[in-house]
Amino acid sequence: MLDKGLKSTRQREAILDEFLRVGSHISTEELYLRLRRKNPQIGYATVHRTLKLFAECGIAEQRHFGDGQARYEASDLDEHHDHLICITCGRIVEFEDPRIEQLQEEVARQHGFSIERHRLELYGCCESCR
Amino acid sequence: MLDKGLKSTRQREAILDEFLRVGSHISTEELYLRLRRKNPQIGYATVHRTLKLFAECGIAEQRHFGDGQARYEASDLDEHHDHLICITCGRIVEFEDPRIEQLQEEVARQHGFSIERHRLELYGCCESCR
DNA sequence: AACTAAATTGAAATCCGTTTTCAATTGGGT
DNA sequence: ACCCAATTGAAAACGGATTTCAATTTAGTT
Repeated sequence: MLDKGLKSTRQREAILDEFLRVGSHISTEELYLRLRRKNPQIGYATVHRTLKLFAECGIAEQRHFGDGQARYEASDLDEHHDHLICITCGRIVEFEDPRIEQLQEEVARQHGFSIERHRLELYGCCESCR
Repeated sequence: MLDKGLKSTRQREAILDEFLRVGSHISTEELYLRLRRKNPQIGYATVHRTLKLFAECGIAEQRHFGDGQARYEASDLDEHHDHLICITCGRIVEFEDPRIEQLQEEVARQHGFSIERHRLELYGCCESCR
């Protein structure tokens, strides 16, 4: 079992394995299709539930980039990052800028908010698409 | 007609009217229910289509705050703004910070991106919820 | 005012990703 | 080997967004 009351199953091994191999920003559908190649017996519901499970365990994080489907990425325990998304080819680049983070804190404080989490996404055109 | 080939109808008048009255961050469902009180004949599909139309015309902007449904706000032609969202009471506060915007440009440039638009949302707890 | 073509409407159907149901299977402690 | 709770997967349900299509309405024309 992974941690608490969770059983280790063939499916979970395979899903974790493939998820870590692919890396990031994968949708449930995509991961499901990939897994199917080698594990034709695996069900969509299981992939879906397992990804949610990963998110709850802190192994993965769920994201939404506006195309209507959830995407998951391996969570980078200490590092936080934001995203640059190319609206032409769909490429997703991660970045991190402490100066922006600090300004966010400042703005929140000014409005009496304490920040729990945030989302910053820059949509535009990448170099090779211009 | 509003602009280009668009006809002026009772429904559109009513929808625009109520939309502007409410102001911001309203979902299709909410607007539909409000409209129904005075205009029982109006259909959900029409509200949906009209809001999309407004978004295309630049009258409104569509947003997603992670609760699964689209929200619309009157677009503030010259001003851009971001959002602070209270995860406890759902209150939404708008803000704008040119320093953050500028840093975003800088980050994008470093990665060879040109920014088309962006999304910045700070999720946390507002003053009265603490 | 009547006529017409094209746009619009609304009820219902459909779409599509997500989530749940439930009977069958499986993991792992005894 | 046994048992019970967790897990699986096919199929159904769900929920918001979107489309369909016949009926209605708008706006330009006579």
